Amino acid sequence: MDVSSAVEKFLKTIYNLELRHQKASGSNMASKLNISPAAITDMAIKLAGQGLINYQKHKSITLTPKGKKIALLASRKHRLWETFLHRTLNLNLDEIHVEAELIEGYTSEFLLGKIDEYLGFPEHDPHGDPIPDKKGVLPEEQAFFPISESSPGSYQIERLYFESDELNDFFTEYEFKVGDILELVLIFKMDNALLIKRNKVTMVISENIGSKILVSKLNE
Amino acid sequence: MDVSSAVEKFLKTIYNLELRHQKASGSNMASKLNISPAAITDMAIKLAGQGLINYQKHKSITLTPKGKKIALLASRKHRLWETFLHRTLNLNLDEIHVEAELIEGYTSEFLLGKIDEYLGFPEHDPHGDPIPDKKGVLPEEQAFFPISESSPGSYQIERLYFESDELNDFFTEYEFKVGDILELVLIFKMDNALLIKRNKVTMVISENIGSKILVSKLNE
DNA sequence: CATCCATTTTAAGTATCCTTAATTAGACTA
DNA sequence: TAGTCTAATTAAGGATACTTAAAATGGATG
Repeated sequence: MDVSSAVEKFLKTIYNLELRHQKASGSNMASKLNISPAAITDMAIKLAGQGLINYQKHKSITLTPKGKKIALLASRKHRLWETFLHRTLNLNLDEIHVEAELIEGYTSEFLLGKIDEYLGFPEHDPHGDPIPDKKGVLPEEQAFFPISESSPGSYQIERLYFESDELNDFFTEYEFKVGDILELVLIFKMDNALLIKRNKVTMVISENIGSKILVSKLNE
Repeated sequence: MDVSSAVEKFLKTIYNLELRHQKASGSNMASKLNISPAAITDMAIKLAGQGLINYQKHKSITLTPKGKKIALLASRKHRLWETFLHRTLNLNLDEIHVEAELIEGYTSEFLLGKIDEYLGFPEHDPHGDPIPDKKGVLPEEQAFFPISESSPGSYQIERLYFESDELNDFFTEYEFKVGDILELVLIFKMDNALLIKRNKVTMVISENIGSKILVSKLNE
């Protein structure tokens, strides 16, 4: 199945929303893709006709297995490009996203394979997101959880969700990276804000930001 | 001036034809770009209206200064991508061309700058073609000449024109590279074929192939 | 349960870049 | 110089991916 870069982007967006347990509604899609809601309806009708999505009027969109495979392969492109740009050009985590988004739709299978090989067939990109293999299969995953749902103790950052410009700025400015060690000192009952220690620096982050930082428990 | 990737490709094609002293006629353009002659006429009228090319019915196209600048910046993208893919992924000279062609139109100025910096601001790509700077200015060039127009003696390869699949295959198969030392032993009067020695291997190449190998004279 | 409002859809239309088929222009030849 | 042939142009149209504006829907609320 060979699809345009617009279709790849559309399916990838549904997939990413599903992953975060958000509905792929028209307005959601429109704002993520930065196009009008009417364009979403158009595309939805077209892709439903091709068996790539399940779509009923006024309902949110879900992927069919066929559509999901394309979405996974599009994610693969995206994440391999991100990893490649990070390793070679040393771009930071929000820069790699923007640039990968521009190029990924025009990448040949051949080039992608070379990039994969160069990188040593990585299983995760620099955000910690898993990279599907060339058949669209995701690597085995441990269960990670948001630091905002944890109790005091030591954790390692496993994934960072760069979901908005504000989060980009925050994670970039304070240099949050996958692999960093966090100590959750306490949770404020008032607003569920988190007092954390990282590199000997103590800071308070909101519950909302905490929900975008997935961690694993460190044995002590 | 911000133009689409199709327009960049169009202008770059005219530029490349001009460089090789070939006319940018409709049929020439159509075969280089692999689109119909009617599409060439369409695009020509449009771009003439934007002051990017000089165009009169039934005459061949030339670039205006404005169009030439865009063509040079498009060449810059192409050649920086080629150089980057060659250095990082070790793709060979015909592979880098194909892949760069696909991606180049979707590259941001930011990313291009990072690639340029990573490569150390190179002045030539792996084919030996000059890379314009970010203002579209070409580096100072020595005068190179085709080996087919030289007399017996020692030369260094300065540029290789990968102009057709056959030439791709030839240069790739026999591993011709910019920087190689060639000794031109003799020229057959019969058909102007060239007897050359390279890495202690002697071979005969046609005048046509010789015209695609630019060299500089080595002092002995 | 009727009303309201946000969301979604429909309808119509635009831009870009391409196609095929038919026509015309210009260059070359006899 | 008329005729011929090739290259280029015109005309019509199609695919894709969007837009705006108006209409419809359906879920939430009083």
